[in-house]
Amino acid sequence: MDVHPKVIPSKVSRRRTQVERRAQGEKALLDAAAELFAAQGIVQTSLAQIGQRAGYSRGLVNHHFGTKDALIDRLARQCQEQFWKAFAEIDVETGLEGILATIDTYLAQIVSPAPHGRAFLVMRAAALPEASMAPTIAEADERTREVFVSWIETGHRDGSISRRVKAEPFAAILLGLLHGLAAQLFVAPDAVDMGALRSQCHDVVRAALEEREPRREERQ
Amino acid sequence: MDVHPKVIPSKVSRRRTQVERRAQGEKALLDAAAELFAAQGIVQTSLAQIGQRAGYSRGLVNHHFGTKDALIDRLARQCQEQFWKAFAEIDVETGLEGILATIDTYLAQIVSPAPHGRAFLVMRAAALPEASMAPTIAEADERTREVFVSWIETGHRDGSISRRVKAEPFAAILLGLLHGLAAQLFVAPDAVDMGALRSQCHDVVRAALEEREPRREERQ
DNA sequence: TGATAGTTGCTTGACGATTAGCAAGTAAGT
DNA sequence: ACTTACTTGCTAATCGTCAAGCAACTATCA
Repeated sequence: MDVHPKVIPSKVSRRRTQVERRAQGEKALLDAAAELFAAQGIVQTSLAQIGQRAGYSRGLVNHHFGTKDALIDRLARQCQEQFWKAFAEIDVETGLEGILATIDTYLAQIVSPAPHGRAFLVMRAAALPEASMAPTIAEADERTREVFVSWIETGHRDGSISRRVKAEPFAAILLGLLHGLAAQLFVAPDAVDMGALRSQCHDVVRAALEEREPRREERQ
Repeated sequence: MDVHPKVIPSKVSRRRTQVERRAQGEKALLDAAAELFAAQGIVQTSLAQIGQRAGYSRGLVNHHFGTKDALIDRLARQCQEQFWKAFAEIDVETGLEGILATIDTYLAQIVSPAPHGRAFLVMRAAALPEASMAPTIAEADERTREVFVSWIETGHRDGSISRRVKAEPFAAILLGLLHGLAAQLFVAPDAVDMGALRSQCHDVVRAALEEREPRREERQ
């Protein structure tokens, strides 16, 4: 694993204030951690690697964040913010369009060259059996489900989403679908065609959400 | 974490053959590993803990499997077999019913008291950034998607599934949905109601798969 | 403006704890 | 007796954490 500093931050350029120094160091550490976590996992990444990659020493993580767990928690929240920021910029007419746009936004974050999306996936996966991370991740899930719930209720009001659709369980299904898809893409990026996936995804969600005509024959 | 042996295998009972001894030891180790992985994760579980939990010594894992990675790979395949065995027992009429039954079977494995389902989830999650496990997991995903593909094609033939549904991308979506749902249940078992989830899951899949009447009005 | 003392960011050395793997030994089955 | 299952002592390596020290920045005063 390449652990060397990608770009040496402009530390040599000019006289910086203390707040600038601190902010630059902290950002460099978080970026380095995101890249390394995304590439090789959390436990496989040592604090020394993070410091080196960021262009600093091994001790800086402890100086800034205290412990490794604190860094992880901080980074998880920051990565999650990226998602919400992107979600918040969605501007569409109907609830159904909101859901579809959110799906696209999520997938775009995952395949983005910026490591934050994938780093969040890795941290989310690592949280499964780890008590220390579970609360943060559970809270993130909760908030993301609420985004979906809100779109569904909007759709109920504007008529783009059938009232038969129950908001909470459907939000859980949708979030699960996205996380699960992302996980498959992660371990085997070429196993499924991204374009077909996105289009089929839209079809499925549309079919599930839109008002349906009563079917001619009812199966058993 | 409680690491003590759950049930001492009947080693004292009777004179066993060598093959019985080997099989018992191996099974005890794999069971212990599954329980510990499911409860506290892979890297957090040491070989010594596995041996102790199985009622043996620290060194037995190395003796039987050589390395920790070999044990993990072996266990991942075994857990995956549990899923496929359960899938293979599904006996229904139509392709659509096959899909729905597969969903129920999957969810049942996850909430089962036996640790293999959750252990597989944990191993799958750990494989995200880990090159050594990714191929095994990617292969497992591939085979599971094929189960879905096969049901979808059955449904195409018997008319229970619309021909508009493309098998491969839909299989990926379905697998993602299940894995993602399971992951949510893992970190926050009480966040969503299991019954409502299952029922909504069926609704979504039904809506996506069944032939639809042409809608009265087409939205933009 | 320029020197100096104080504050804060950052580095380095060291410690304690943990762990996977192996080699040599013991016990159980044939 | 002899093979095979299993145990135990050992080693080398890794890593998180912290205390002490060094370097960069800031404020004060001449």
